[in-house]
Amino acid sequence: METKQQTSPDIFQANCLSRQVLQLIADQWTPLVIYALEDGTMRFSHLLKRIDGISKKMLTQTLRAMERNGLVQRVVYPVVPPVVEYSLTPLGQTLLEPVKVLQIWAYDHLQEVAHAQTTYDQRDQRPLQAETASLVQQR
Amino acid sequence: METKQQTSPDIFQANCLSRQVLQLIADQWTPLVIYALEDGTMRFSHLLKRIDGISKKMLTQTLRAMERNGLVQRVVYPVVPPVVEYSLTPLGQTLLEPVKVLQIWAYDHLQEVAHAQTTYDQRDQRPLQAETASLVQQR
DNA sequence: TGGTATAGTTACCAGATGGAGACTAAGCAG
DNA sequence: CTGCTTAGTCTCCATCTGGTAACTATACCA
Repeated sequence: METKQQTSPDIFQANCLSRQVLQLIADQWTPLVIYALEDGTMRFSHLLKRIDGISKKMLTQTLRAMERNGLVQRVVYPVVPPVVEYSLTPLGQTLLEPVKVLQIWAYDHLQEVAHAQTTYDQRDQRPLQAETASLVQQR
Repeated sequence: METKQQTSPDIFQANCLSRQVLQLIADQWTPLVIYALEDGTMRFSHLLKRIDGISKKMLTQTLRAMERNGLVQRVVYPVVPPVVEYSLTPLGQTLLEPVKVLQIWAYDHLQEVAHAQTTYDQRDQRPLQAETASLVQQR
């Protein structure tokens, strides 16, 4: 992989690495997995039970991606039936705080979001136009 | 944000509201739109140009969802051709910091992630098993 | 007469996503 | 001999996603 050093990392550019890295963690399950691994190692089946609603397939997929990105460590014990333990790498642990900030935000603003949604849904089609229609034709 | 009360709302439950709120902002474009609106209002076309790679359809969709969730305000000026201005609501502005934290993380750990990826891809199929195979049959 | 501008909406369609369920290994309990 | 265990993988298939292109309104400009 050509490590092109981006002196000015413009996150608004599609090919910007920092944007690509951001997308790695901005998905459905990754934040939850990080949070679940906060307290140490966990086996696959434990994660599956802990994270309600995730399927076996998605958990595997998410963990593989996180492992590839250096966020989690995967340790396989060659026994039968298999034992596999997952834990956050030091890099993954640095994500713990940012993810927690997001979760705390979500919790703190539950009602505001819910209220905004019902308001929006009731308003439905009402225009809400600006009274300052002083703006005219462009150019 | 020293008050972390993750006790009552269990984010690991699928029906938990805080989880649903979290999913609202954990998508491809929402963080970028928030960041783009940091400095004030922006017109639709300006956002479209600023956020490289987003399509008209996705931008509309993202903005509508954000408006419904109370994150952005949409002001329509009834002129022809249309003028529509978007800006962050006070609620949306409280998301600015969490989103920035994520972006800074992404920038700060670019190389580590990239390095982890190449290492993983080269290792490919090598097992990397635990030497402590002392674990035996369960139950 | 026709082209241009903005902020969408709609229809169409290929490709991605993701769930369900079957299948596997190796050893042990019954 | 059967069934149970775990951590997946694999196939099948329905749904979702998202891009592209065409279309709209109204006023202005050449």
